[in-house]
Amino acid sequence: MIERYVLRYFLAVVDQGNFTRAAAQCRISQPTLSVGIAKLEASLGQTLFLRNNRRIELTPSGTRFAVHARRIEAEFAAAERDLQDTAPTKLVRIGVATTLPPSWIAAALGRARRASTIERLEVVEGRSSELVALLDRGRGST
Amino acid sequence: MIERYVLRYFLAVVDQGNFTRAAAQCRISQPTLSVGIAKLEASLGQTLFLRNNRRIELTPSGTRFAVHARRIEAEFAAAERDLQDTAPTKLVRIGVATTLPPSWIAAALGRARRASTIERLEVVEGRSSELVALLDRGRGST
DNA sequence: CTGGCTTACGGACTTCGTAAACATC
DNA sequence: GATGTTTACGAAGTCCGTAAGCCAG
Repeated sequence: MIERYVLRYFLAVVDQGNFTRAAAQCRISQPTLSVGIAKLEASLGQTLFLRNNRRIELTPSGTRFAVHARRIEAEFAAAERDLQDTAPTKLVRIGVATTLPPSWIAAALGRARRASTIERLEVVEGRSSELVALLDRGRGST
Repeated sequence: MIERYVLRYFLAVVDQGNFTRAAAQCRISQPTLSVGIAKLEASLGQTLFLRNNRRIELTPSGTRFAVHARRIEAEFAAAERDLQDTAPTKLVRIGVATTLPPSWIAAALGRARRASTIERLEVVEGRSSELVALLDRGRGST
């Protein structure tokens, strides 16, 4: 199965025109990149580069594959950008003492949800001592 | 960096509606899938699923991410299909004796290239004895 | 001899599975 | 108690770098 990292190796070679500079771009050693490309070619059953000359050349298959590879990389980038734009999920875990009237809790939660940007809310019921114990065990909010 | 395999885990959960069936679809154990999703959420800084109820639900972020994920998976599939359609690369490595006139060789190669579907051709020059030695060392064509 | 790709081999990281804990119904 | 997710930890796989080999100009 083709994984994303070899795809980045492949595109680096296309961009740089040789394996050595491509490896530098990817911040890996040149032999590592070499075996990565070999893996990719093996799993596709296709030679992607002609290494005959000083300059690396794309085969016809390689040229077609490059189109897909660019689209995939672009979509990965778009996905990360898209979710980066929104603030990270705010997880709030609230301990509520069972001694409090449930109606109070419901009302307070309703107000809080409308007023803030909390996406995920967990409510833990229990007596004060139990809630403190939970916090100590690292199940508190961050 | 998000790798493809977690993306497959993610889409399996979206499709199946729970982690257990998703793991079965991916042919992995359920805990393995669980940590995979956790990794994905951590690297995105976003919660993708609401696990509150019996049924898994997508968060708003998760829904948007699913769009990208589907596109990426589709493009991977397209790439593999695209290159699968053409026959695997035929690599032919030919040993040519230096005693033959170069014009013969050029003419023969030209005819061969037009007549066949060879994509990659390597020519090795040398005397007969040297060529046999190369073949013995496993550098012959398959 | 230089520049560049490939092969060989260990080390390190991480994916994976089993087992157990935790949670909800 | 049944169903389903998370955590813990050891085993297996694989990505990676160093070193050496191979090839062309």
